[in-house]
Amino acid sequence: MEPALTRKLEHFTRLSPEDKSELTRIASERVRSLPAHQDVIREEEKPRVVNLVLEGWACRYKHLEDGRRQIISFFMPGDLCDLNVFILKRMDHSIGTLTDVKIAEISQETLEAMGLAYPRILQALWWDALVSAAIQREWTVALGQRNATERLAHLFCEIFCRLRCIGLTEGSSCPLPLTQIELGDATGLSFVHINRTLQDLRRDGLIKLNRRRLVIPDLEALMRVGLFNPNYLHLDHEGRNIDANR
Amino acid sequence: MEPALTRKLEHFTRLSPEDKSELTRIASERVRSLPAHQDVIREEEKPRVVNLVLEGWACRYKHLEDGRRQIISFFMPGDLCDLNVFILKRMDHSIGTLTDVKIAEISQETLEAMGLAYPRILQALWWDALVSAAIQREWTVALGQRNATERLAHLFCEIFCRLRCIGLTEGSSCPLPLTQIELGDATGLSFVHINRTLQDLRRDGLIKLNRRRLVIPDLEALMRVGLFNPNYLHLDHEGRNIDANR
DNA sequence: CGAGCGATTGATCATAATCAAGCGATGTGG
DNA sequence: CCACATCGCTTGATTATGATCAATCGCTCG
Repeated sequence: MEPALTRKLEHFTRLSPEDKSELTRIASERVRSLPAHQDVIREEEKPRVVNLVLEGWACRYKHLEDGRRQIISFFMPGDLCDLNVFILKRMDHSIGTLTDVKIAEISQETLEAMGLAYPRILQALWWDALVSAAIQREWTVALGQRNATERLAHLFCEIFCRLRCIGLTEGSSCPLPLTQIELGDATGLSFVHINRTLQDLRRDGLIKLNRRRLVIPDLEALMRVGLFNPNYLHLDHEGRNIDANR
Repeated sequence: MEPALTRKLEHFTRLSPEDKSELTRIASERVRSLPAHQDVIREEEKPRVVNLVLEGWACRYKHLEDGRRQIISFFMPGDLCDLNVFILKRMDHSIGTLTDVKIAEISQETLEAMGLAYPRILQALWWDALVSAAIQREWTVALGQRNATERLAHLFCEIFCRLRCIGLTEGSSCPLPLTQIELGDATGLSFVHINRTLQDLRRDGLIKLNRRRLVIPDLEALMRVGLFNPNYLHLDHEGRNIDANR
């Protein structure tokens, strides 16, 4: 099967067979397997490669001096950390795995060569980077304005949509390999309150959640509860007109 | 005087005289003047140019359906909205002015030509884009983990540091052209609570604030209160070693 | 002068945090 | 194989932070 990154980028543009085999090549070189709950790179370290998640979930996070922790974003298969990180002298946050993970390390040289030889891929990666920035903005909105129920509902909608676009949903269900503590760290809520809010969502029939699997019986309804507007994911095939012309 | 963008980018790399005159040229073509409280571009519209703020303050913001509003980031002189916005079919948020503002519109063609002819500028702009992303992440942390006092203290430290690096502070003071409502929209707090938290900060001698001017008598102290670690601004002259070699 | 805006204050309410305890499943070492 | 520890989840009681509602005040501007 094609790597998740290919599936994701095809939501933006049609890729040629050559584009696809280049992406497959990049996703199969320098692959690392990491266990759950391990850091990929830590705050203060010098970034040396771009990491591409092939399987499993990871996250960006940051600790405050007094131990409070915020998860800043989730990385799922097909996600790539900042294209140009090399430019920075050191990381201002950490990246850690949430599940067992396979990642491909991409060097600056590989990326540059690919950008020159496959401009359509480069263009698609910029689209992906802009979408990642939009997701980060949406998290700002969620943490600033939404209450607990809305935040969880919104997060579940986002996760479901992102997984669906890389083909990892099955019907109305998707994996959700997060503990309630991790959900709390991502939404800025205590795990106790997460627990109670999840019960509310379950009681209202908006979600089912057990054994690391999330079922959303009525996505439209959950979207309404979370005031979720998917436009920020820019998945409306906007670039499908940019044809791969062969 | 050099445009703010030039001053900012020189925190990353040394620019040659040619680089600087190119930046000055770009900042003086297609300049628009806008009054306070007007939209530069609205959600759903198609982005056509990159906006560079020359003078005044603007912000990104987003409204929820029910009227709640979150300010997502501030634009000050020298700030540039996403380099590659052209790629997106429509905006997922709005940009509006906070004060009277002068902005330069930069076309995709101008940017591309500049990137080819002045690679050092392009590199510096990518650094700037990475810093903007880091600021956005830090806002996520602030809204998720910090209490009201910490959020305001942190925001003031960030604003002060950003203004200082473009030469817009005077000693321990800087402009702060924001109403308490706007501070609330940025920090996810009600304006009533902003008012009370400001009084706390004033009472503790951490800030003075009136007539749109902020004084920070002891920046170190305010940083401690806001758990502010400036590393995310990547201002430690990291690229000064990248010489302009003439 | 009156309108409107921004700042301020007081009173009350709501959301979510914190503290504490217990439960069930899993895994491990004696 | 059992005892025990750990982890994730759950529940109850209490507390705290910040929201909301309402009113007032000073200032600027038309």
